[in-house]
Amino acid sequence: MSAAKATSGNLFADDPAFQVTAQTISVLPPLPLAGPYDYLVPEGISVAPGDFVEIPLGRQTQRGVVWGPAKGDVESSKLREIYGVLPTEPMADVTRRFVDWVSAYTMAPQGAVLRMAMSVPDALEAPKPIFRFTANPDFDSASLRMTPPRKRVLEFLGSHPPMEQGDILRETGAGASVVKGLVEAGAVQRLMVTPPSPFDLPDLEIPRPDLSDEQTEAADELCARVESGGFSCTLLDGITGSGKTEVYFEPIRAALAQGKQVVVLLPEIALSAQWLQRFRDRFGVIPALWHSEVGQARRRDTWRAVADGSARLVVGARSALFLPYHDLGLIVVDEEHEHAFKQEDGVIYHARDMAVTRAHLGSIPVVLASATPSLETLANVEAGRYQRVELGNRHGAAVLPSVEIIDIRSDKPERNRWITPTLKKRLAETFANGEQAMLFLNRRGYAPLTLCRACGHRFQCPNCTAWLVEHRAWGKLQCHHCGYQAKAPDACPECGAEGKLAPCGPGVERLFEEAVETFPDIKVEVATSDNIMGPKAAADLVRRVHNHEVDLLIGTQILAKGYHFPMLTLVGVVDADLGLAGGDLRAAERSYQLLTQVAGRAGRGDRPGTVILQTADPANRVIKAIAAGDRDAFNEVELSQRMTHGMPPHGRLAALIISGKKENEVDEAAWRIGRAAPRGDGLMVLGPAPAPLSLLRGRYRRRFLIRADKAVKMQALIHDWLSKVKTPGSVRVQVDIDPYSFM
DNA sequence: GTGACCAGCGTA
DNA sequence: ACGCTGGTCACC
Repeated sequence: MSAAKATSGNLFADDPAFQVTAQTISVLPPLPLAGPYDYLVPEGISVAPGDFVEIPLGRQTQRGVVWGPAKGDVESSKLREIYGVLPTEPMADVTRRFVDWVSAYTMAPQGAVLRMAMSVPDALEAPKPIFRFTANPDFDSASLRMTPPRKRVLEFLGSHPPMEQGDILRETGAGASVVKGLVEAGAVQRLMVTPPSPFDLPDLEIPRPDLSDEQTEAADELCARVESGGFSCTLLDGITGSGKTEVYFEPIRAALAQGKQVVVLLPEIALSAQWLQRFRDRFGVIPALWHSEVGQARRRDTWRAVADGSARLVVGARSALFLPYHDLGLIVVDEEHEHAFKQEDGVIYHARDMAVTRAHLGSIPVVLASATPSLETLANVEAGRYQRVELGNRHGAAVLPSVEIIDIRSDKPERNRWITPTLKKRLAETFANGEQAMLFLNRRGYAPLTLCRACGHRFQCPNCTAWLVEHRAWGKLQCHHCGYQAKAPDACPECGAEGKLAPCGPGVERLFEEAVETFPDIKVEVATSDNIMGPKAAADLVRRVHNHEVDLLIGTQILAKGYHFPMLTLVGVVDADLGLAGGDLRAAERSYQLLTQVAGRAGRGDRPGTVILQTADPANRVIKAIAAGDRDAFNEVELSQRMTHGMPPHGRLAALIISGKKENEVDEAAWRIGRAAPRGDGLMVLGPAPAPLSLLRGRYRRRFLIRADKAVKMQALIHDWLSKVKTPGSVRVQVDIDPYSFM
């Protein structure tokens, strides 16, 4: 129906008396509009909240969700009619309330949040039907000209349930025209069936594996939460290697046994091949996967299967939280402390926190699992809002690794070398014992900075305030913030001097070079996000390490993820101070978590492990806490420091990021926003300040940081504030509630 | 998100 | 003068 027809079709369009009778509704399209738009419902169509509908919007046709009754904020003469209702399972009430809640919390438009919940436009089409064929029992075969292939097909169909054409052809060797001819003659009936779900039901009969007493107790407690129903949030707090996964498998099984769906959120889904295998061992099926690498067709099928409830088990990245679950019964957030759960662009949200809300709205339990829980979660446990289940022992014979500190100021590596003599010796011993080692350095590429020794020129990204990182393997300089790439030059672009360009500092590639020179006879491999892309590459790496095709593994933080290598007994942290600089709020916490997780890779089998931290600051409390294995002491100090500064989890933080392509416009807008900044008790506004990456992806950026007491209604405050200032469309103002990144 | 509209300017 | 590109805005 055209736009003109929709409005002028009503002869009484000008008469208000005739307009109140038409049904009006509000529809939310998955677009960053201010809110839902009002529409008319044509006679003969009935809609309910949650229905997916097709609507005219401007010159185009859009899809949206019926959000409720009309708001009435737009003249009724401007309203247009919806085109119709889509043949899809309506969006559950709890999903819509979740979208509203996330929108209100993050201050992102409702439509922007809805877009995450309807990220697969194809899924709204009616599924393509499939056809099966069966013999017609009432058919009088005397009237059919019989041929040998026809006979084979009829006999086959007579003794089998309805089949798809492909199967019939394969079984009987007949051609497609034979089946077609039989259908036309009436001897065979064609049945239209809705396609079966591509996801098998989990096998709940597989017996529980042997769990330790401690694991059993924890699993039973979590199962009890599932069985009693209702909202609960439990921290599954278990040291690395304590078998948390096996424990939370049990409440998952309990929720599945109730006929409910379960979602497990993982920070790096693409790299969890090992985890999936454990899942398959326990439940007999591979769960429905949801992450950025899942292809178009699979996405569509998964979205539908989640909506109709046939996908019972979903494992995914943070976006899996926004799938349209039919009947969700449990959420598990694994590695809950991971910062990868914080989405930093578009709608800015923390998937762990949103998971807790989603569970609350759905009155279901949520389990947060970690060996190094975030301070926020620990504070919630402390306050009694979350419950805690602890695992204090490593599974089986494994014990926690011992930690040694090397002061690189006294135990110096050679010039342009990064492995200290002590670490070198320990590596040699490890290889001599036939064991494996890992060197951890959280820096991709060859060197983080390249400079000209003749003129001092440093290679900088044209779009960002950042150095270009040399990737010698590709002969390129790369920006790690925007992806800008340039060919690595031979001469300095500034002074023209040749052969004077010097790499400064180590990256994993350079460390690899050093390792190969130092230990020519061992097999060294590098693992970073540059070469381990996707689940297949990760599974491959895991296999090679298991088969001992690798003696020394060098890598970045992707190695901190829950890998289990029994023969890995030595972990060397090349620069333990790396994450401690920068001085942002969570630098110490993040560093503690990362180093603890890395350390946790050592000694997971029956041979004890050793972790060596190379540092220039052995007195640092993060380093000391890891060496002492004293998590509680570290957290206590960290929490008390946050308390004195009113920082999370004791106070609340939000950030405003003002960005645009023209620096003067951004400055002007930031200045005006700053002039309207709110003041008050328990409130502090810092800024405008150039963001640490003041130029990012070609946009200039300024930041405000708002710190407030817990009682302050942060969103309302920011809303009032921004409504007082008008900014040009060319300048973007983003709100980041509970910021993690200070870049 | 997409299409419409307008400004700016490079080319005819 | 024309037309292309890029930025800005409305869409119920």
